[in-house]
Amino acid sequence: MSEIEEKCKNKGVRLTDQRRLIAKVMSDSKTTYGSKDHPDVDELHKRVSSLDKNISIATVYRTVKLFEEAGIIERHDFKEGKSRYEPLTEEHHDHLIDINSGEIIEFVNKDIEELQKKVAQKLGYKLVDHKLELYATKIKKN
Amino acid sequence: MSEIEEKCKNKGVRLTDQRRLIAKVMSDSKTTYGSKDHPDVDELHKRVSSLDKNISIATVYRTVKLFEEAGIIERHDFKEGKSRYEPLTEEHHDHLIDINSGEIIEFVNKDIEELQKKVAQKLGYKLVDHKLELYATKIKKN
DNA sequence: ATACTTGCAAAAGATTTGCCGCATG
DNA sequence: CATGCGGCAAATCTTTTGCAAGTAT
Repeated sequence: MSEIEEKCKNKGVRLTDQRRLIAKVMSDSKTTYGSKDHPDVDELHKRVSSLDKNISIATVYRTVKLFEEAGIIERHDFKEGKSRYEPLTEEHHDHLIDINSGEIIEFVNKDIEELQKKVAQKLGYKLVDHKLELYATKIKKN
Repeated sequence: MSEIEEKCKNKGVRLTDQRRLIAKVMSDSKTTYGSKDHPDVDELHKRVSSLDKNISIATVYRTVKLFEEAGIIERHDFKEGKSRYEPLTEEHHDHLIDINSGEIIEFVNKDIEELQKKVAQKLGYKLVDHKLELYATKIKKN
């Protein structure tokens, strides 16, 4: 059983063949399909279709939304016009995007998190969510 | 002449009545319409229409894209499905978005900027650009 | 004059939804 | 068995574009 299917069970998310498949493909996006890519709905549909040709893209949309609302996967809106998804991890992380290769590197920085909370507070707000993306170029060594 | 119209002239961007009007409305979005809002195309079209009923929304889309590519205004893709714009300013700033009202508050925090640079460096990258958005709810005072 | 602009409506691309038969718990 | 789910196509929403006519330099 895939990691995400497990989470569905724990959270009482009803399972179907389609959802199980999407769960599997999402789970595998951590390991099987390169170093944790962040597939969009179209890509997910392609991958799922290779396992079962009868799954509608509407179902992928509905499922991905369902999983997201259940706190099982995470949506990202990078500047591409369409959303990309990744399995939700224990520890929150942000993304550094290599503007030359498009590669995405995940990182964690508690100090920044802390400062964000303080900034919001100072403005009279309670921080609910945030998005931090670093666009950068690789430093060639030597 | 509006601030943005001025910039168009300096950059050799061809001007028309429509563009002048859109330039004016964008320029005014810094002061006239509340504490610097970040209007989307629909809102811009409404404001422009109140001055000239014959301006098509397609023109607003085209103009806003033109201004952006000329480095005169800045586009933001917050989590709302549509882009919002603001005049490009000297000093970089980030945004806090009130997830209830949609209101946007700008802030500057040098410490966070500094940490971002360090994070990138540690990963072997040179920071070129970044995006930081805080999504928050107003703290009710009582 | 000539290349650029505009308005309109149609097209496009991503995502959502109504309907209805079907599967799940 | 009742409720929820999935497939399909149509609908939405934002943004883009082809075309013919008008405009800026």
